Amino acid sequence: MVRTPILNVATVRRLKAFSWATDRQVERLLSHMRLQYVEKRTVLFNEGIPSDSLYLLVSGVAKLSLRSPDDERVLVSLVAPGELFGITSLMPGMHRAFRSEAFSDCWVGAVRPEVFVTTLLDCPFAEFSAMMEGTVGRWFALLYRYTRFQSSSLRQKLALALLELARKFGVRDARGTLLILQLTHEDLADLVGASRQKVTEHMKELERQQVLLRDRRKLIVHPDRLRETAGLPPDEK
Amino acid sequence: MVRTPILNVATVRRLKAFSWATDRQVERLLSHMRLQYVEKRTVLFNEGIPSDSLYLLVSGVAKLSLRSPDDERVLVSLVAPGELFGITSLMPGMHRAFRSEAFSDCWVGAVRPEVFVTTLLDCPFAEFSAMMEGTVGRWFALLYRYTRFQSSSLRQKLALALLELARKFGVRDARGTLLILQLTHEDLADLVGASRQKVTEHMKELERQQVLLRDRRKLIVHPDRLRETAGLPPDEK
DNA sequence: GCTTTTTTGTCACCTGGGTGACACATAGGC
DNA sequence: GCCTATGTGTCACCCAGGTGACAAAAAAGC
Repeated sequence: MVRTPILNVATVRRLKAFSWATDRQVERLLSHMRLQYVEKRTVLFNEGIPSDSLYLLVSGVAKLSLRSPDDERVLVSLVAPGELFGITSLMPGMHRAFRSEAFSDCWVGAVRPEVFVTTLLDCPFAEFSAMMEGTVGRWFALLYRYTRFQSSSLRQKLALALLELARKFGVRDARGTLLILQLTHEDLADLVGASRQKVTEHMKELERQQVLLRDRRKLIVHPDRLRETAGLPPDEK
Repeated sequence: MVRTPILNVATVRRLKAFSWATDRQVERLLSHMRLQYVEKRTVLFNEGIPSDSLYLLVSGVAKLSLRSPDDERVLVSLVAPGELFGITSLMPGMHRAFRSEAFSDCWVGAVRPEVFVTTLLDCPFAEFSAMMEGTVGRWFALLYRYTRFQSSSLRQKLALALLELARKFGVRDARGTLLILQLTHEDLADLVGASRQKVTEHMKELERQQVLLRDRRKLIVHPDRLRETAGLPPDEK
């Protein structure tokens, strides 16, 4: 039998994530925290599901991972005791970006993100979370792209990068989504970390496959087909 | 001569980043915003310098980039009009992670992060920013690693990954930093996106070069030498 | 318009790292 | 302690993508 760890105010306040909080705040937070034991290899949450809890790793090691297009697992990060994880729950309507599972036997504390924010910061959750989206949302999107890059071919990386550009700089057009941006193959190469020559080759090929087309130096892309070549699931919107 | 754009409350509230704010808040924020014109190719801030302003891209396109070990530029992201950037300023004592320069001629608005937070969220900046560090700090560290990965050899990626592990799971030891974690080469391979075999080869090589050593299945690393093989500047602490 | 510079397209060739295969070492399970 | 499963070390071989080089096409100066 495993003994439940003691989670008292003094212990928690020693953690970097809470060092600035008052005793009262930590106390209140702990009273709302559900402590659970998670056995090695058990999945705590899967990527894609709604994100409604914030977790504190009390002991053990947790693992964040991702399923790549060719069905391999990318290990994104290992979580150390004292760290908060499941952070997508702080942004409105976000789904889990990674799968989380116990890398070793763990004790994990779960709180509702609203409780976490209102207890520690004393400001409405909705506003805090909208603010997060407007600021660190960018980091998150980048992290998303870069973790996918990890196990992708150059063609897939290009598709991923073009999708991001389409989201930011695209305007709808009879023929697809027009990128209002003059990008050279060199720029794209820098963006995906490849050589200019290979980018040229792959762009030609993507044109041949009607995934995109060019009108002078403007690109018109077809997001659905890009998602397909990037190995992403079809857009569910 | 370039005409100064009109930045009124209605315009700003149309931006996603501010859609949830009240007129009063936006008005107050704008009164504290210094608007500036930035010519194409001009550097707004460089990586490594203290982070004391938050920026709003009003028009044009900005570019975030990074200098890799072998002195190449990695294009991390392009910023679209209406987006906030320079987000490290929201975390305490952070330095710029990326260089930002104008990709085309831009109009940029700058605010002090304290003003931004207190105006929109009405909570003390110090607490907000400590909270950011404890939560999204993880994302940021990951993004940092992944962007460096972009232009690194397998050896460098391994060094980078081991450094991160040392920071999280390392304890000082007479011979270096001991990782209190049983990691197989397979785990490391998943972490850096490589094959198990090559990881074995490089780990042997790193042992031979005295960058790390093994005691049974525990790793003892030498952070300074790891930084060196990763192509990072020496630790300035 | 004509000239200069920047971008694109396409080679041939090289190399880092993936793959499969297999021997050996180590560590749990019982 | 023995047996099985899991991890490590090392091959030989292959391929995606890097490099250098150069011609053709587009843009930008003027």
